[in-house]
Amino acid sequence: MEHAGPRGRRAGWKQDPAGVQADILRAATEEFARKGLTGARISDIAQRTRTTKRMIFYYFQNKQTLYRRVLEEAYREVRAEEARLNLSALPPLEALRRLVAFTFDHHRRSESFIRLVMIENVQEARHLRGSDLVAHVNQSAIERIREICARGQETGEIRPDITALELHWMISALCFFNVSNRPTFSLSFGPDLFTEDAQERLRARVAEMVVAVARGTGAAPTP
Amino acid sequence: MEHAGPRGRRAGWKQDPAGVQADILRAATEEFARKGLTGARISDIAQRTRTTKRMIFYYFQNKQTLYRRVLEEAYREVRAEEARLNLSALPPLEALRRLVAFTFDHHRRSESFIRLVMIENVQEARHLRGSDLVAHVNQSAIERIREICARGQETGEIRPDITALELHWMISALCFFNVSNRPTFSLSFGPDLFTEDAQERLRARVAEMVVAVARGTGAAPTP
Amino acid sequence: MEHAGPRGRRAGWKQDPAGVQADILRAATEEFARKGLTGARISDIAQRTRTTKRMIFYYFQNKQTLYRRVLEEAYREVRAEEARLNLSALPPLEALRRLVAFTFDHHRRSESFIRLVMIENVQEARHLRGSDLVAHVNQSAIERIREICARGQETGEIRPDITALELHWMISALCFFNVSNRPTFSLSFGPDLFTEDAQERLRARVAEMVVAVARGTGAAPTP
Amino acid sequence: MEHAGPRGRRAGWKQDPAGVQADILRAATEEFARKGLTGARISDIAQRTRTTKRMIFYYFQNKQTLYRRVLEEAYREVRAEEARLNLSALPPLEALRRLVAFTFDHHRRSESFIRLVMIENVQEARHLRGSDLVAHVNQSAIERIREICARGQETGEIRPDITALELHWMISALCFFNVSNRPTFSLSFGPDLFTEDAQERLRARVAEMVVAVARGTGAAPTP
DNA sequence: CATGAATGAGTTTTCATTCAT
DNA sequence: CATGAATGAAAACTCATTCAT
Repeated sequence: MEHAGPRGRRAGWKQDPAGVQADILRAATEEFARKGLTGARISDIAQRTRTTKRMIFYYFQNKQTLYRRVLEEAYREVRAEEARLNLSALPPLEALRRLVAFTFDHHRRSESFIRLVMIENVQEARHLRGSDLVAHVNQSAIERIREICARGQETGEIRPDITALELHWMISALCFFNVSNRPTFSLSFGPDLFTEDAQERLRARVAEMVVAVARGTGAAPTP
Repeated sequence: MEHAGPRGRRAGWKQDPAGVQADILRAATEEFARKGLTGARISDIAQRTRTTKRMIFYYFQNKQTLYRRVLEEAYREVRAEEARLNLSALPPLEALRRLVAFTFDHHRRSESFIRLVMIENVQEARHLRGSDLVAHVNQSAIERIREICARGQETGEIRPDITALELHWMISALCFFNVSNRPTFSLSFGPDLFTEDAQERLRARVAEMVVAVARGTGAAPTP
Repeated sequence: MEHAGPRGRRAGWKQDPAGVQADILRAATEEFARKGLTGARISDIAQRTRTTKRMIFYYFQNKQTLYRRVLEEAYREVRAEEARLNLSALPPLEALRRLVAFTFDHHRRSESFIRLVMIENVQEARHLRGSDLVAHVNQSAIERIREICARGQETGEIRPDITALELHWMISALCFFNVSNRPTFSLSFGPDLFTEDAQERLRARVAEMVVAVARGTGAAPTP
Repeated sequence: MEHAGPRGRRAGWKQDPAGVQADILRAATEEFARKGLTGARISDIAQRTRTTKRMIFYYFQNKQTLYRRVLEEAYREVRAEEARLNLSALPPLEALRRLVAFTFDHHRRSESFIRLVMIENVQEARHLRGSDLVAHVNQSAIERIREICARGQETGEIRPDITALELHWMISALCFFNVSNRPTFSLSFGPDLFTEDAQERLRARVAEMVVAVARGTGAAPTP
């Protein structure tokens, strides 16, 4: 590839704006996810790139805009992956179980995304406010559950006094925390809960819990 | 503003080292909790203070040390509050319910602490590693549950195939997420889940879930 | 914004070199007149244009050259307008009155030009030095007055101890300042002097002053 | 002075905040007056100083603030100088003559000030708008003339249909232009009008003109 | 013990300009 | 002839930290 044409262009990247931009976004995602908005250094991002610091400003204007784009891209990706999930064919509780399992695994695979969300939360979601992407992603997530609930409540498999939002909150909490708080958690209690076996076990437990609360057959609610 | 002209020191504070230090720690906690280690600015901390930037270095050497002191202080406070909880007098499941309710409320009241823990997680618990305070706090937390489990498993009220660590993980996840991810969550789904009523409802649900999974009477575990 | 994504070129302009150049000059004049040589930004000029930054360099080599072209164009325009003035038919003092009135109005209409001259003065006329256009414009201006003076001094209507240069200096000062210093002047004293009525009044006053000093019948010169 | 104390402090400047600030202001005035806000370079200012670039930001926060302070200081100085002028003891027309002569000379001596005002005018007085100093300086200028007018109109020496503001406008125009437009003017017409002799002559002419227009004995106003 | 003054070493950002078809 | 992509060099500004009583 060194000699791509008669005049020997440099490295096969030049004149590929989209490629360069994607390259920058990838590097920026890593850096921001690891160090946060203020902690990340544009020059460090540049070094993880096939381009220069200057090009980052060329394509993304400034640090904040780049950060925003990284956030948006992360959400977009998550949405794309989640879209593949097809639950409507399964019976309600089974669908719920699948959803939990999927979310659990998916969050584990999306550490950068989880970290970016954490960082946004520390900053009180300041940078997400402008974007309407978030709404989209999350709306589709809630819609999926709503559909399951509707079916389950129709057949009586799911209790009537629970909402899709509540279920989403529970699933999110358990699957998110598992990734987000792993560092402090395993510092306190050792790595036992994060082995592959333990994680599978946890995933089953989470599914069990969510299904239990959805059915309403657990402990009688505190009066 | 670095240089602010001849400074009119507020009277009545001079020569109160302990007071000044406490004042700095309070201001630093707010700033670090809101902006993270790199995001917080020493000069901003100084401005929330009755002293100057210089004094921060005088008493705390440097930013990292100050941050570590803030972390430690936060953990110390949490431990102090949790120590008040007395569960051994209650029957196991009742104790569990109380513990969940307490944790849920306590986390809500300790936003700064939650945020500092998030920040530490983003940084892979780097600054907590040195400190033995974490161990203390968490060890006592786990101990409490272990005691409940032991009693409950003795009587059969709690299933044998669940560990205190798992229960702690679940309780933590649900109560922590409720505070930590509130900004992005309410941005996505509106503030409905965070009204006083909704929160009480969630607290009950969480207790229910945890008790259900502890008893093992929920859905049959996925085989 | 340096990079603005795939650019949707407006149709109907392509391949009209003269039109594009004129467009650039127009935009550049506005920008330079408002911000000065260093204050103006090539990218801002480009944005006020139907072309791109690149084309500015293509047609004008660099910023300085563009600035010089703007200056020259401005002078050329002024000269064209002034050429229409025909004073030799009027009696000397009447001609002077007409000249003042014309200059007063003309300067008011030529704000960009006035501002460019100010900018040149701040820069000690650095960019005008090379150009011979200035000489042309000003030479013809002075020539006009010289002719009036000659006639007036012949008949005794204009005192002998005054030069065309002095009269030009006076007329210029009053008419130039009226436009150049309007921002600070009206900031200090309000807009009263710049209403249409007040300006007409001022124009009359200026004519009166200039005629008075030309005749030499004013106050006795300080001995 | 190399050894000012037993420990030999560096150069006799340190620990003299007011001195350092004054030093910076002086250097900044020169640079801004010569190159404008955007043309001036903080590092060039620093080099004309006994301190460093860093100290400029320490004391003045940023370029704009420094520029504003320079403007304010320039106005303050002008005000201080003008305050020394005492005209109320002279008969009205004599006072007017003195005022013109003073203004003419004063403007010549205050080139930096004149240039800063020009620069502000190019920028449409944007930076002066915030400051209330301008109002003060100019108000006192107008007050002085108003007092002369009142006395002159009382005795009939000054015509009733002229205002202090108009007179101020005329005096300013002629004295300001003399300094502000010298570069382009002498480029066009040579340096003849700016020799010491010619300037004295011009000063007399200006006084004459202003007095003439004030008395109203010049040419009859165009009907 | 306490503190006002000062600062080195980055970091982001800007700007006119050139490369390469 | 015309143009989209790229860029080096310098500018403004920031930040934790130390100097020097």
